[in-house]
Amino acid sequence: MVTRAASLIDSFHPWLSPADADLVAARAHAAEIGSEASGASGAAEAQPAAKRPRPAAASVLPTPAQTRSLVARLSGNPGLAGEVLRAGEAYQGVKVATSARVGTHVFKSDAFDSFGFRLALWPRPFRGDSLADELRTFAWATRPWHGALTARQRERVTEFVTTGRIARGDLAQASQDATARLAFRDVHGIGPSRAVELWTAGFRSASSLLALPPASLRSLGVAADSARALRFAKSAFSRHPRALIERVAATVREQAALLFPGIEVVIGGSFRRGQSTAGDVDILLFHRDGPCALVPALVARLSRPECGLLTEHLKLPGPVLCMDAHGEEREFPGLRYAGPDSLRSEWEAIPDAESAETSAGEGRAGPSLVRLPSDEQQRDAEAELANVPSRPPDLLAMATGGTAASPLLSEGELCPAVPPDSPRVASPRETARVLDPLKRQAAIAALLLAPSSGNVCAAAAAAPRTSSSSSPSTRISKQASLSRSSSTFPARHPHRQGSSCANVASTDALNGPDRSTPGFHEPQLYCGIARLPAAAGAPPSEGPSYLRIDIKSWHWSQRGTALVAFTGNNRFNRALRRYADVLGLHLSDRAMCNRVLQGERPAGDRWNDEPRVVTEEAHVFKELGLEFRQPHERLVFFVDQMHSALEEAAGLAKDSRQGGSASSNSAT
DNA sequence: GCGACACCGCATTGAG
DNA sequence: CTCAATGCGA
DNA sequence: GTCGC
Repeated sequence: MVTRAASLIDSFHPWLSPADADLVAARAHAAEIGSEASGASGAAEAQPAAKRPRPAAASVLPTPAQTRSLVARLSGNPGLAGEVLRAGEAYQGVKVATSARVGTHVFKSDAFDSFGFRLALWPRPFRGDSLADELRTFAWATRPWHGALTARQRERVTEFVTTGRIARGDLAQASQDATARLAFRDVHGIGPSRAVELWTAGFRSASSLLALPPASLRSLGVAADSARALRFAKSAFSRHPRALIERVAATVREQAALLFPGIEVVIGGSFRRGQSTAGDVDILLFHRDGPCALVPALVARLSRPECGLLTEHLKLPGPVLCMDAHGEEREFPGLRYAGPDSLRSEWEAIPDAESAETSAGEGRAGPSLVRLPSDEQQRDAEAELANVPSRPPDLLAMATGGTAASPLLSEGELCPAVPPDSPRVASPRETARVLDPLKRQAAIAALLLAPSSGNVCAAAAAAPRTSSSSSPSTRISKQASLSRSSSTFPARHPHRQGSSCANVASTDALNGPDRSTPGFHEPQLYCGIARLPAAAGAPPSEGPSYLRIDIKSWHWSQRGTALVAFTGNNRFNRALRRYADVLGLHLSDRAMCNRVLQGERPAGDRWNDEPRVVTEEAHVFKELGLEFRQPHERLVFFVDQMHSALEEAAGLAKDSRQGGSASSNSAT
C-alpha cells in the first residue's frame, strides 16, 4: 500500500516533495499507535520522547520551494487562466446578489479561483489537437478523487482553445441583483442584502445616498458605520506601494511606543507576505508582558489633529478591560463616540490619555500593568522585527502577469500520462470520515500534535538565533509554559468563571469556547480610514488619498495564531484551519486548542479545550506537524494538495488497521 | 435535492 | 428592557 | 462548484 501511495503521489502530484510521503507514513503509524495508547492510560506520557514516532517536520501544503518553483514555471496557459478568473469575478457578481447567503457565493467564486490557479500553474498548454487527453491528464492531476472536470469546466477550456476567449456576458447581465450589488459595492458595510434593498428603494449609486440626511439613511437600513464610510469609496483605495504603507505604520509605531513602551508593532496582511503593493494596512500589536489593551488609546492619539492620521472610524473595539494598580480589572475609559447622528463622527479624546502616558514612567494611575521590558526583551523584539522578509517576491503579480513559461522539468516529469482506468481515490470528505473515529482519541493529538515538553520549534524559527543557550525562543517557551501561574498573564477573567477542564465542564460545555482559560484575552480590533501624508513630489491634482487601516491587539499568548491569521493569504488560512479541524484541533486568530467532541451532542456543536499558549508562529506550524513557512511563502493555490496527503493517510490508516499490527516499517 | 464548505465580533433589527 | 437572528467585514 | 447524505 505504501507503494501504491507513493506511486499515486508521484503520478498525479509531481510537485509534492518526498517529505510528503514520509509524513503520510508517519501519520498513519502514529494513528495506529495512538489507538493503542488510548487504551493504556498514561502510556504516551511514560514513553520516552526519543522513541516516539514523531515525523520530522514535513509539509502537507506545498513547501516553499515547491510554491516558488511552481510559480516560476508558470504554465503555458496564462490567457486561459486569466479568462477563467475573470469569469469567476463576473459569476461572483451574480451570485453575490442572487444567493440568499453570503457564504455560498464565496465558495462559488472560490471554485473559479481554484480552477483558474490550477490552470495557471499547469505547465503545458492545452492544444486543440489533443485536448481530450490534455483535459483528462489535467483532471487526474488536480482532482484525483473525481477524475474528471465538470462539464462546465470542460466547456470553458474548450471554448477558449477554439475561440481564444470565454464569453461571460451572460453572467454579467444575468441578474438585476448583481447590478444592485455592483452599484453599492464601493461602500463599506453595504453587502448583498442592503444593496438589493437600496436598489428596490430607487437608489442607483452610492453618491445618491450621500445627499441624504442621517435619519433617512438609518431608516433605509444603512448602518452608522456605512454612513460614515459613504464618503470613501472602496475603489478609491488604489493599491499603495510598500513605502507608503511603511510610512503610515511608522506613525502608528511611533505613537504606540510612546503610549506603551516595548510594544511590538507588526505590519500584517499582504505587506507582510511581501507583495509590492497593498490595498490596506493591518497593524498588529503585541506586548511581551501579556495583555496589550491599548487600541482605544492609540486610536485616540492617531485621531488628534496634531497627528491627523485617522480621519474616520468604522469600527471600534468593544469595552476594554484592564488591570489597575491594585490588580483589579476595570473598564478602560476609552473613546467615547459623541456623534451618532452626524456623518462626521466625533470622538472624544480620552480623559485618561494623560494617565496612560504617565503610566509608563510611574506605573501609578491608569493601566499600570505596563512594565518596561528589559534590555534583553527589547533586543529580542527588535531582532524579531528584523525577521520580516526584506526582499518581497511578488508572487501574485508573477502568477497573474502571465510570466513566460520556463519549465525547470521536462513535460514528462511534470505531466505523466494517465492510464484511462486509473483507480478512484478517496475524496477529502471521505478522508475526513475515515479519520473521524481516530481523531476522537486524544492519543493522536498526543503523539502527532503535542510536542513532548519543550514546545519550541527551534529549527523552524524564523531566523537563526545568535546565542543558543539563552536564545529568545527558548526563553519564550519557558515563559509560556509557566504562564499559567505567572502573574504577568491574567489568571482568568473574574467576571467569567468556568472550568478549564473538559471533564469537569458540564455547564459551560454548551457555551462554546471557554475563554476564561489561562492566557486567553479578548483581542481588540479597530477598523478605520487613514489620510495619507502627501507624498513629497506628488501631483496635487489627485487630492488627498486614503487608506483602509486596521489596528488590532492581542494578548502575548495569542501572538502566534494572530500573526498567522492576519498574514494570510486567505486561502492559506482556510487550508490551515480546515487541516487543523480534520486533526481534531481548532484554529483561529485567537486560539489553537483541542476540539473536544462529546458523543451525544448534535454534530457541529462542539466545545474547545484549553487554548495553547502560542507566542510564535512556528508553534502553530509545529503543532500541526507542518514545515514552517516564511510569510512570503504562504501563497496557497491548491487546497487539494493538502487533501491528497490526507487521503493517503486515511488509506494507510485503514489498511494498517485491517492488516493488524504490521506497520512497523512506516516510520523511520 | 439539500446542507456544508473557516471563523468571529459588532451593529442593527425585531420579537418577546 | 433583553435576547436571538441577520448582515457584514475580516 | 462540488461532495456527502
